[in-house]
Amino acid sequence: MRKRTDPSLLLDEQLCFALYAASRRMTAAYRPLLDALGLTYPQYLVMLVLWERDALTVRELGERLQLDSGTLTPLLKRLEQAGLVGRRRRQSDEREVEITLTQAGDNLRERAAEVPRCMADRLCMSVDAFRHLRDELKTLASQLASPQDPRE
Amino acid sequence: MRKRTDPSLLLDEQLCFALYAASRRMTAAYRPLLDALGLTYPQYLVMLVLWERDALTVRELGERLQLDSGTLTPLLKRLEQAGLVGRRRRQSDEREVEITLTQAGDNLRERAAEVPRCMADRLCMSVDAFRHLRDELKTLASQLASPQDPRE
DNA sequence: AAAATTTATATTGTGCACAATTAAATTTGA
DNA sequence: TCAAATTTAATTGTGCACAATATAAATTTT
Repeated sequence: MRKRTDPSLLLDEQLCFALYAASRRMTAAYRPLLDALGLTYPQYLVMLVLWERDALTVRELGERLQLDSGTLTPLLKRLEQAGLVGRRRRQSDEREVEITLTQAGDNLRERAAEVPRCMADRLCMSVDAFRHLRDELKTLASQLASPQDPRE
Repeated sequence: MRKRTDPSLLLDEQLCFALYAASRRMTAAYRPLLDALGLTYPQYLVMLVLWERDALTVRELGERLQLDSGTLTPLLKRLEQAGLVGRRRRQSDEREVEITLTQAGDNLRERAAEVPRCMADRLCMSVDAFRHLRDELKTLASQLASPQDPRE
């Protein structure tokens, strides 16, 4: 029984730690770029979704980003305070809160356009390698969706 | 100027989001397994490091996991409360706090041995695919280390 | 050796994540 | 039709992450 050398519990062998460490480094790499826009990384993701399609509900944003209202509600209130989005109940269904870009929120897209360019420079990856890794991660994420969870 | 269809700002094109989403799903997949051990995911990582090599300082744990004292100090206090580790200043250098496994912390390793097995079943990946993705993520993380940062 | 600097940890404050609960609006179905 | 079930957000509470600062111990400089 050589417990100490059981490789399955070694940190450097873990896929989960490589993923966790890479994800935090990625967020850290975005930080200076997003600071310049006055956004945090999760706020940037919300803005990406809204730039793609405006006037989504909290639920729709949550489905897209896989985040619940416990995370989104305070985040969206901060974006509202920053003047980037508006929040109002839909008259068609008062349970739903519709999030819309303000003019400032819409304008920010142009300044944000440089963010992916800066990151591409930073990564020094071929377009193929980039896509391949991204798609491997998407596959991994769907593999990890809990069976009884209808998220996908 | 077709702003709306600029692909560089589409959420589904982003490597960063694929990474962020996969990392959160991975943590979520560990949660039920770690709940059974009374650990959170970051606490599990700390235990992995200590099972590999006991009696590390907070700084050494932080270097291994890339976490600072603001994260580790309260986490380690919770592990201490749970009876899994001890914390004491080193007599050789009173600035350093040495973290050691208690008997309970050491014993937990045997129960933790099933965690990687369960996750391997869940992932349904070949050993080669697993290693390849893990090593790609390690390469990505080093690529993202800030130039002036001596972390690697 | 005293002063300045460096190092190690802790503390404070902000912002996620996520589980659990609550409250209100809507839908369903007996 | 109206009570029960469902849906949508918000709230509460815990535990990370991480920046900034504080504090104390050790080391280096003068």
